[in-house]
Amino acid sequence: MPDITGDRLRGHLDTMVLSVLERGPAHGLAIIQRIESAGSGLLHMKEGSLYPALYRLEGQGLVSAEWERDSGGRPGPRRKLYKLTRKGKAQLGRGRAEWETFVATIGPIVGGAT
Amino acid sequence: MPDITGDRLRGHLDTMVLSVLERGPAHGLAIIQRIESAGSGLLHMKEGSLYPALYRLEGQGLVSAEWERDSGGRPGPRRKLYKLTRKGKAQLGRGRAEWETFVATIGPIVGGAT
DNA sequence: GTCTATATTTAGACATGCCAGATATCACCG
DNA sequence: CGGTGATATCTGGCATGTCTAAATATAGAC
Repeated sequence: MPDITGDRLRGHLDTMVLSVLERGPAHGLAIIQRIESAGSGLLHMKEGSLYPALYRLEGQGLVSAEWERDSGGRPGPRRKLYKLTRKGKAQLGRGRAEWETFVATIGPIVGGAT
Repeated sequence: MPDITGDRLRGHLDTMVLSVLERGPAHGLAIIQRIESAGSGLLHMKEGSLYPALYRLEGQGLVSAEWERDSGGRPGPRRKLYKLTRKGKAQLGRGRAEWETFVATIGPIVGGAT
């Protein structure tokens, strides 16, 4: 089973990030882990893809970012927690509708329906 | 209902072209028309997207191209007919499988399934 | 000839996911 | 204290493919 490569994620990645944040706030690498663990081993998102996407979303007011206060006994630097904003939730709804439209439109064409 | 923008077509357009060619040979603009008419008004493929895609597919041996002999009483220049090759048919099968994998993988994430 | 419709071609812009490395922080252990 | 390893974020530059927009060309209608 071939991996899902970058081109195919275009335009969907933002909605994916919003969607996994609906489960609760998370920092960058945790978002990657959520997505990858939901991807049956076919998805491999890299930091270089995620962080720019998060900055995009933050710039649009769809997520908010906040540094964690302490590191809680964990090795490594502080983490930046991202949360869905109200605006982000609304956009997530639109993103889901767009996904449904996308699948309903492209699917029959790819599938060979007239 | 928002249009399906270019980014979201990335990686799927080739399979879409192969799929509509399965119905029979067609020239460039006819391919666009087939796709747009199947797209419920949400898809707007431009020549600048299609022709490079066709050259790509031709270079990979997935389609073959041939100039029409005469213009059959129609205004305008001669048209280049594209056909699916045997290799293209095989690739179409793979592309369909990849589409199914893509939908089955991304769908649950966008949809909010854990 | 001129106009119009059809058709292909192409240069450049742009967005965004990827690669690869840099940087930083903290626990642990000696 | 200093080294090591794990975690985490950030960043510059690249690759790719779709879009914009215009150029070019051909043939029928009048």
